[in-house]
Amino acid sequence: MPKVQAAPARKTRIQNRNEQLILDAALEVFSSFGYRGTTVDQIAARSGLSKPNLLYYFRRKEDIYLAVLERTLEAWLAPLSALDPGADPIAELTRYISAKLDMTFDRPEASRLFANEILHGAPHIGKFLRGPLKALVESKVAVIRRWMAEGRIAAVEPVHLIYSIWAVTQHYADFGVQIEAVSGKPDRESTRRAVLHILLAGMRPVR
Amino acid sequence: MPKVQAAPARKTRIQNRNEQLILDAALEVFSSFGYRGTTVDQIAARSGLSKPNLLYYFRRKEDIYLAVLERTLEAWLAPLSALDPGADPIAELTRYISAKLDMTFDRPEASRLFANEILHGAPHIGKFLRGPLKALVESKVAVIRRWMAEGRIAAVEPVHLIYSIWAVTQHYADFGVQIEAVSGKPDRESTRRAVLHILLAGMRPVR
DNA sequence: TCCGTTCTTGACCATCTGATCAAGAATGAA
DNA sequence: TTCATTCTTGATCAGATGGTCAAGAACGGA
Repeated sequence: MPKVQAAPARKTRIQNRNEQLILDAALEVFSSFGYRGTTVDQIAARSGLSKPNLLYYFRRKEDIYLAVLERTLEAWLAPLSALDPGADPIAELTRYISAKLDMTFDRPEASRLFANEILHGAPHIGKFLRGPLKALVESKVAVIRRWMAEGRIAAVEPVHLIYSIWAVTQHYADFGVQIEAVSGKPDRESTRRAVLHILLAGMRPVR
Repeated sequence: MPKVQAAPARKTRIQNRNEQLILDAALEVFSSFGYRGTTVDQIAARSGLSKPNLLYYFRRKEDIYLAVLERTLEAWLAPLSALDPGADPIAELTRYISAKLDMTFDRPEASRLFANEILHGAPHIGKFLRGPLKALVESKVAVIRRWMAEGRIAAVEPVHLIYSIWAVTQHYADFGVQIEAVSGKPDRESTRRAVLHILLAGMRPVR
């Protein structure tokens, strides 16, 4: 006899635990090998579940991928959302760059996951880029432009400033293998000092 | 009856033409889909050859990939090799950044090919990174350090300056899809102006 | 304890993909 | 023209991989 109530959608303890396991494993594997380079078996092995069991929770490989992307997106954008128009521009940019760099050092897999997705044409998050991300960037561009108009920081096309910040900070995760090969594992604080100087020294207002 | 002379290794006209076709097609496809995401059929179709014919020239998929990587490496490093210790530091860095940016705009596929390779752990060029690239960077770091010691540019850890330049310039190719989605196709000269300002304004010597 | 629901798995399947091979076609030096 | 070498291809294969299924095990509210 069918239930009268609609599908409860409440999640079992087991469900929660296993979905966690799967998504954690999936982030690890997808960020290392990319979407095509990752096999469902790999994710299953890493998560400790059997393949059919894994596919009981996520019916298709693509569903796992999308879930991982979505779960990571929010955290990834948080620092930019937090840019405060009221605060001191240089201090605020310093805070933003610093937070982004910490993110890179603490969650390099997340960075690589996005890098790979975008590198291959953003087939799964194109809509997100043209929608929410574009809107967020535009609002922050307006903030920066106002700072510039008030003469509080040097005048540069704001989008390029944002792209440069993204580029430099994420580089330490995305190209980490290269960096390690060339100059060894970078020290976080030395990196922070150098990156902040390079990106911001030119932003101080010209008196 | 076997030839007395050793394998001549001289290349036929047809050989040259077809290897060109294959490598051009392969760069296109590999840079779009990555190593694992690319199928031999795709390369064959794009180059206009049949799959068995393609495999007559390169016996394994990996051989094609390696050939493309190798062919692209040299051009990719040329600008850095050209850093002239004798010239004016700021002018020289300007020239380098500008050349790197042109490379990014003119050959984005090359940039994406490397980005993908490194993102996935540089399984094919690890030796190159730890050898020739490391050596080249170290020699240029020495040049920049001298400039700093002479007070001709601001003092920042030179490797980080180099990484920042790589990051920002290559970003316009590797993350091109994202940039286009957020702020439209970037104009080369506006980009050049902004990037040069952001990266170099802080490098001017403090009087 | 009972029993419907949720969870787990071994076996299996269809498709994709890298690679091979034998046989025929084109090429070009003598 | 001759013929050894180079080039081309249809047919085919083996292994990898995403996904299914039926049947049994574990769970948990009543």
